[in-house]
Amino acid sequence: MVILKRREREIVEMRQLIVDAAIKMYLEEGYEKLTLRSIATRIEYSVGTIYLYFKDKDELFHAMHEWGFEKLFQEFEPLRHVENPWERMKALSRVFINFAFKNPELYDLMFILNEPMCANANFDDWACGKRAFNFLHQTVSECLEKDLIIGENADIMSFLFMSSAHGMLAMHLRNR
Amino acid sequence: MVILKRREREIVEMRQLIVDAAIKMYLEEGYEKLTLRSIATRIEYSVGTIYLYFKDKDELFHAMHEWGFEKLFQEFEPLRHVENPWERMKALSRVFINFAFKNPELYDLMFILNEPMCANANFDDWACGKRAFNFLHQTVSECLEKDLIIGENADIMSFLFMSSAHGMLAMHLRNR
DNA sequence: TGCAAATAATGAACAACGTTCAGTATCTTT
DNA sequence: AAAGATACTGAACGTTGTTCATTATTTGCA
Repeated sequence: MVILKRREREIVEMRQLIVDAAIKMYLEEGYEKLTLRSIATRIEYSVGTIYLYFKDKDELFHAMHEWGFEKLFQEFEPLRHVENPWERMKALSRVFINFAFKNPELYDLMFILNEPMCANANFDDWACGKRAFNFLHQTVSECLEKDLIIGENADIMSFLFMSSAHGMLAMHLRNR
Repeated sequence: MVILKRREREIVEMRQLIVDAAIKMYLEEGYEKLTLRSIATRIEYSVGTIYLYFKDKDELFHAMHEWGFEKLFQEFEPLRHVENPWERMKALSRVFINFAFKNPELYDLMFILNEPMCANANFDDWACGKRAFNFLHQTVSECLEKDLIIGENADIMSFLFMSSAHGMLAMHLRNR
């Protein structure tokens, strides 16, 4: 039992080691330089080892995605304490936009890049971003309840907000 | 002189042949199946021949991009005759959204996919879309002039419109 | 028309990629 | 300490984009 727990922990740590290295290399040298071989070299393991912890490159990519959303969600955390939903909404926008500007490559990874992962449009792929989106959704809900914004319903309005924000950010990050 | 002209025409035709085949294959079988070899086989030439007409895969990708914008622009053409800028604006939106819904893969190619092309954020890459964007820009301008919409200036409003539209479409096409 | 010179097309070869797997090293259990 | 289980290795495979010596074709001139 204890042994099993230890091993489980080791697996988590090893996955994290790989993801951290991958993210770091992605941020440093860009997407095209990010090969399984280069990652393996970086962490001083062989190529095959990565396959012991990730089914394929897709899964690793997915884990990097999750890591990004984790980081974004962390930045949302302090906003929980903003009482006024409209103020929280504004703060949320600021945080989100700041996040994109401060970590453009990461934002790209999370919301734009789709090779090879999102190619097979996978609903689960968004599970990782759901927590962050839920936060937005709830804030929008509260705003609607208190008539601070006008709109059909929270689903649509959250979607609209997210779309516009992403649209502008995507355009900006691509210099368009 | 005449000979030269003929050759130039042949080059254009050959490029078009390659681009057409590439687009067709992309729409039929998706991005990942689109290899230079498969294209070469399709048009019954050898791999090397493609390199006589395109510097590399990037350049071919770029040409496919241009083709897509050409097609979008063609759909805008009839709207030129709509006098009322606000009506034209609405029509333009409809056409644009319809275009995205009718040709989701093509839209993806034009506005979302960035491998390997847009990776190196290239201003020229947008030259091809400029005509289409200019049409939007002018319509927005006219709307502003006649106070049909409220906003700072045409640049910003066009950008805003484009961003929101793209944002929603991108989110929708990715099932988010 | 016939024949060099120029040009177009070929496809084997290369390096790099993701992926696999038989073999080796390491750790666990008895 | 031995045997069985587990973790790791790295050569090898199939594909990819790309190159280039070689071959086929076309062109311009005698």
